Amino acid sequence: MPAADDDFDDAAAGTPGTPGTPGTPGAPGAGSGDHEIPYRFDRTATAGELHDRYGSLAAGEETGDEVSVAGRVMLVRPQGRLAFATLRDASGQVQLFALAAETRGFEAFAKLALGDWVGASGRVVKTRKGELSVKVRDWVLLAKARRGFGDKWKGVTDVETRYRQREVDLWANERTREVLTLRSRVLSALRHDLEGRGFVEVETPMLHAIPGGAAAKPFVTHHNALDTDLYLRIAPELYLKRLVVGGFERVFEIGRVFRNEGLSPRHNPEFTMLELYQAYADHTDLVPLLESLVANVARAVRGTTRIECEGRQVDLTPPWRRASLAELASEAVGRAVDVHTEPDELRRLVAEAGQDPQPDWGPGKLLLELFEKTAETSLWGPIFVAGFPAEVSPLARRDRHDPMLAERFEVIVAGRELVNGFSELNDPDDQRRRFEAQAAARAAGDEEAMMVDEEYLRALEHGLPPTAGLGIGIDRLVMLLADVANIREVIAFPTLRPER
RNA sequence: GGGCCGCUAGCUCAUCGGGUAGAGCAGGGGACUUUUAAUCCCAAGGUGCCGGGUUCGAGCCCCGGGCGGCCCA
Repeated sequence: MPAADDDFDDAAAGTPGTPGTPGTPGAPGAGSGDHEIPYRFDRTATAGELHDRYGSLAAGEETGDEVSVAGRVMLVRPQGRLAFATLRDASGQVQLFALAAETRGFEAFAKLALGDWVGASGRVVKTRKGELSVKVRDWVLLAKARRGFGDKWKGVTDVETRYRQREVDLWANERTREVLTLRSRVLSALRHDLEGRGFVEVETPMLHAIPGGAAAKPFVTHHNALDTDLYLRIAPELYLKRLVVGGFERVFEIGRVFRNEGLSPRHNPEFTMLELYQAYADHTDLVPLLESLVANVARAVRGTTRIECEGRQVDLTPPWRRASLAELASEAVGRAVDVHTEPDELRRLVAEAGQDPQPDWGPGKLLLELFEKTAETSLWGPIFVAGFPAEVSPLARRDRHDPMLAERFEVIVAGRELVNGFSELNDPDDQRRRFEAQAAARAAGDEEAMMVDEEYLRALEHGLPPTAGLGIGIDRLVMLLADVANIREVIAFPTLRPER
């Protein structure tokens, strides 16, 4: 959308056309060749409104009610001295019914092409066959479709075309619009719910001097005036906790994060995260909060907490199952293991599970790998998996009973990791040690390990109260609620290799 | 990064033991006064993803590359 003052500049320069008079020719000599296309159109009804208001008309019944509708021509059925067209707008479809004797510019109307945009006005009628229609008296072309869109019956099914030319996919496949609309409703429901709980929505930087808050490879960019490399954020976490240090007791952010990793049906390099932080709370407070948040969203967009995903039931009705990572791993390997198991033994089990254990992996990393390679793949959820090792949770507070563990959980729903939550590490000294361990791993070749963030450490030294925080993958949540298997289906313009 | 699969008209798809391609829809022209993917007639539409190779001849076989999908890492 252009800035508002650009609009005024255009108007001052003498924009042709008069608002409110469809079909008014533009100023001659403009040279644009589009002088017959009006600059605006006064619509008085949408297709959906017409069906609501006039759906009960009897076949053949004609009203005297005059309406103006606008939309895209999806089908045309010329019939000699009369013609029918199916018009689609954002609310649905309605038929246009034109007669040579009554419709101005009938010849041209009968030659409308699929995809053309038109505005039409006339009386609301129902045809003999019972189809609700606008009996067209006047109409105007609002845009010509110069490129054909897909097969009128099969639409466009080529996935590459669907993702690269989403505008084509949207008119050809109604489902695409439904999914993207559902995404909007999910975001709206989440905001509504969180605001009702006293959370304040904030925005934090996307350009980071040090990428933090997650284990991921960042995208690098460069700021010319500062002559400094900056990273697209991999998580908003550290900034959000700094806001808590500053006194925001309940904050959340919904925004894009960027991770420089491969593409898959579950990964897009840019995706949307919801992160929230609540002061004076620990990870146990997040459990009912999350259950209720997700259940409420499901009710808002699906009307129920029992949904189907990939042909299987997913019951989001709280409470959800809770289990510890160690017990799930133990169950999977058939013997008791936890972070205190002999590292050599863990190493052997990891290798047995088909993963090559690296020499610098401690017991925590080994246990996590063991879990991921054995138990995790068979979990369907929803389930809280708690008891993550502190070694692999550098921003989470240590478990109050076992310093080898962190007070952290992940939630798996429909077989996918959906949520990560924990009691926040607020001891600046411990945080520094954790950062240093990360930096060491980084130096040893782990590109996803964190860097020491002095700014963040300084913030912690100002005092972060006990705080709990969680992050929800919004794209995956939408996938769950829309029941689609590919993350690209819930992103309007997914990342693809550029055409060449 | 590896494996498998796909790429033919604007769209959806065919064709064949290697003999330079066909349909429906869309688009163009025409007929038609209540259609519902309207119907009927006519004409047009292709560097078969790109580049090499084998062959008398390649959309098809071989090699390399591109883009996409799925699986694995």
